[in-house]
Amino acid sequence: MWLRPPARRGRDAPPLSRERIVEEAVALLDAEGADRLTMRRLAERLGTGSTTLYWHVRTKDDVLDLALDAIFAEVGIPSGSGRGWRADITALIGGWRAVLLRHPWSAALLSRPMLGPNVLARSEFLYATLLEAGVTGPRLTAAAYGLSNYVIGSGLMQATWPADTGQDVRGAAREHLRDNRKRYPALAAHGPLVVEGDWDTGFALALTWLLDGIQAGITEAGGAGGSGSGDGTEGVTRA
Amino acid sequence: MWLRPPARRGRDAPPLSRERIVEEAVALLDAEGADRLTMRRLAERLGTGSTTLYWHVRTKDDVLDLALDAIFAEVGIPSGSGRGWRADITALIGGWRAVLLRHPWSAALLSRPMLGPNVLARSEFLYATLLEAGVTGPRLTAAAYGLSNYVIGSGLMQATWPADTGQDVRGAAREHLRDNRKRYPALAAHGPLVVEGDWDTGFALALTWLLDGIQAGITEAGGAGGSGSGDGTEGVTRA
DNA sequence: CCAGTGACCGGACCAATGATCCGGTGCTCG
DNA sequence: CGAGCACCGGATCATTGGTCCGGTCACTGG
Repeated sequence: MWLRPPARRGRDAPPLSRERIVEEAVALLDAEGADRLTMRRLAERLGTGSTTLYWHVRTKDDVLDLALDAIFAEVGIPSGSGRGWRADITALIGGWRAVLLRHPWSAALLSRPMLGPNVLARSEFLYATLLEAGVTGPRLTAAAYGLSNYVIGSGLMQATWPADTGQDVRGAAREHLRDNRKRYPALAAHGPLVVEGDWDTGFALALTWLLDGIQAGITEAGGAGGSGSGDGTEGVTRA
Repeated sequence: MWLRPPARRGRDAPPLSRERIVEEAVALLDAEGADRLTMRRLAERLGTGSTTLYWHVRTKDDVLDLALDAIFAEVGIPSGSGRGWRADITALIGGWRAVLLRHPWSAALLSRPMLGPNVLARSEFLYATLLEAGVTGPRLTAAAYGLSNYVIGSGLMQATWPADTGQDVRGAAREHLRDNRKRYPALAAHGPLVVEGDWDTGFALALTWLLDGIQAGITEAGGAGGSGSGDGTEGVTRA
């Protein structure tokens, strides 16, 4: 998708339609979930024929790629906040996660290459911030790798077990666990589905571990060190 | 899937068929990927009619759930290795990741509830090991949460960018990044697709950060502390 | 030995879906 | 004013997940 030329437009008249399609696709996905997204349904919502969509978009996968990238525009880039790299990264990762949770259907799409401009811009910020903080070499790769994989995994898992709507599947799973508590004692007693502790705290905690590891690598290597005002936890989504 | 009774069998004669279906499904998925898995194709490979499958399995999703859980049987559980909790967890997580990479199609299925016995057994081991190491309360949740989310994210991302087969998409992405290096300078210079550094090192490094954070929480709370013989890096998959 | 019972199989079929063909329609530029 | 082009959409196709319903076949009780 992102590797093809942008579907050259005749001469002027801004696309508009393509954007409307994506916008409506996101709305539809938000409202009904990933499996209910049909080209026909989408076209119907747009008040047009289904085949018309194919003039603006090559395949359905394109719509999905576009929709997936579109939601990441919501992630704020804390550019030059002056609050230190830890705070900046925490805010970015927190916003990233918030978007994933706000659009649970995105979890199912995370396995496709994310090369949209919005995703790329945020990755760029992540790399630039780490670079500026003095993270280099294999630790840079590890930091970016660890951070992004962690958010993605978090979003994926949490979207899989929605706290609000999915009371049925969640409750059933909990019961299933209780029924087999002989086989899974630790899980039944302290498992994530059972204790119901808010995942935001867990998310923030493990994130600080990651950041601590990154920071230790910096100071150890003789960099300017931990200029992080506070531990940067203030950017994490609390909802 | 996992919440329903196990499709009561008439009297005896072990299922066998259901297992053969799953086995063949995994083989098909390994060979051709997730989108090529069709009930008809699967039936054909099994030398049977497609409708016959529905006697053993309720829906296609069941096949996917079953297949997804089946591959996790490959993850070794380092039960009672005597090498300390860090080594055990590192081995478990490393094996988990290896399976994800060995079956790249699994990435696309990670968004569905994983309640199969194999997955549950390994989660149980993770929780039990952490518990035994003295991790409790919110740090337990955070540790298990962070660890599993991290592996899942890693597997997801790496399966998305296969190093071996996907030279086309990977190369194209790299080129695309180079073309826009003005917009994404840090990414183009140090991005994961560009530097080509082995991801295993990055994976292991960020994992030790996580483990360090967990361990610090233990000693800090007055537990028996770091009994980890070595840092446990020896269990990570190198391939 | 035999009828019957129930596990198991599969051809025909259905609805939904992604995608294409090809004939319109209306706006704009010369 | 007419030609060209961006844009639209009904009809249509192939494929897919899933069901109906009639078979087959081993085994069991008499």
